[in-house]
Amino acid sequence: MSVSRKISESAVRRLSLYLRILEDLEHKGQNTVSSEEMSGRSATTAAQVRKDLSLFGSFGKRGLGYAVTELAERLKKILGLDRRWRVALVGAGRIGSALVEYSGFAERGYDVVAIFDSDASKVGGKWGGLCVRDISEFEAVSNDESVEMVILAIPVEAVPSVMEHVEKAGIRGILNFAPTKLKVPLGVAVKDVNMVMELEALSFAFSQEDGEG
Amino acid sequence: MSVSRKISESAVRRLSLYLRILEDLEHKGQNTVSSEEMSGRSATTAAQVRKDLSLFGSFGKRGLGYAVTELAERLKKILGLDRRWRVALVGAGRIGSALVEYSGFAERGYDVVAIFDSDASKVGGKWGGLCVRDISEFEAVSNDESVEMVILAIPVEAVPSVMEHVEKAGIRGILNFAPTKLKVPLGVAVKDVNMVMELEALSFAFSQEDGEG
DNA sequence: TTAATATTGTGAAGATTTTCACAAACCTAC
DNA sequence: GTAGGTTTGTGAAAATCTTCACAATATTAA
Repeated sequence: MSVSRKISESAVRRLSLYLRILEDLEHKGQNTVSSEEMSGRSATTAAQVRKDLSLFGSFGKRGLGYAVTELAERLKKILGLDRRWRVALVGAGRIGSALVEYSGFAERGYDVVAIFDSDASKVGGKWGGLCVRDISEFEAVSNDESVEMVILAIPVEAVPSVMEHVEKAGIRGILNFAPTKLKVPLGVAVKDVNMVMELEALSFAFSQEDGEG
Repeated sequence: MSVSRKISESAVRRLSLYLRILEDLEHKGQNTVSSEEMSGRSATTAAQVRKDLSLFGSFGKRGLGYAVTELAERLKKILGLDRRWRVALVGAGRIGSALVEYSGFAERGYDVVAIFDSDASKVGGKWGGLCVRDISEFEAVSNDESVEMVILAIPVEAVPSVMEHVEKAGIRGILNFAPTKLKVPLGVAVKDVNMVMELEALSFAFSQEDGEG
């Protein structure tokens, strides 16, 4: 069942989406679903859905479709959601605030177990039951708390010094909200979230339309 | 100078990144830059940088590289950042709060000119100098204010009713934070921002590593 | 049992994106 | 002005991703 092929980023993205769709169907009490129906609810084709799933095995029944609950379980396992993850938030600012209060993370198995900041006025404060720690304590605390991933919600200037701590602690996954490309050692996965970039893609789309005949 | 070819999403993403790099270089007083240096600061190759730029014209000088300021200007124009955009925020919750206070949008030319919510307890409140309006006023207000894009920071349940207003108002660009695929008429551009999905990509990466030899 | 219908899984074809590699163009030094 | 060193711009090749199309398999009906 181990996968040797490299799975593309867009395929993983679609798997996440399929899981969301399946959970919705499950909620509505639907037992089976076809690739056709799944494609209707995502923005893909039925063939794409089948191809994506077939990368990991053969989960459906010909003539019938996929068992909703079973496929959801499989996808959860594939996406590493059959367990909980221990996450640290670095940066107790506005974005951090929104994130730590957001129930979606916990629902999906991501538990924020520590919060860090370098601003002395924030350190010591309580946030959602957690005490904001000074970033200098990162290695010690993240070790104690078995932190596996980090959410980086800090300004660009703070990135180098924070990343030193993160590297030293051996963190291997980073969700980066700072609008800069992180330099990380091999084996560390980074996902960038950049809302300005998304807006730029929108205005690009507009500008193209307007510019053309 | 008009572009007839379709530009891929990843190419647009990279253009945004190049612009950020160029502005950083400009800030540091650097006058020219090679595709080699640009690739070092992004996560691409020099050939990719040149290819991306060549989609829109020929901006460099052989043997020398690109003029930092000039290329930045060109990219701004390509990305539709040579003007300001009028944006409405729908959903005065936590994410909306973080966004409306975030200076990055205004810096890039995106002005939040109206805020909407359906929660009566929020309507009438002041947010960053703007009065939170009831969503039922969307069409009227967004028309008055010449709103061009919408940031959707609302729960999934609220999507259908809100989208009715957005469609009727003729909005053609949506930055969607709701974890669901929007159904929009042809010609409306949507960008999804889904932080849970990004985390899932991280845990997927981990699980793959662990699962393999 | 057989026929009719539905839907998967997947090679092969097609499309798109990325990388390669090199001629063309530019700069500097002498 | 010519030689030597850089770096772009871009066809062509390679790699990757998506769509097509259909055999294989399952269900239902009679």
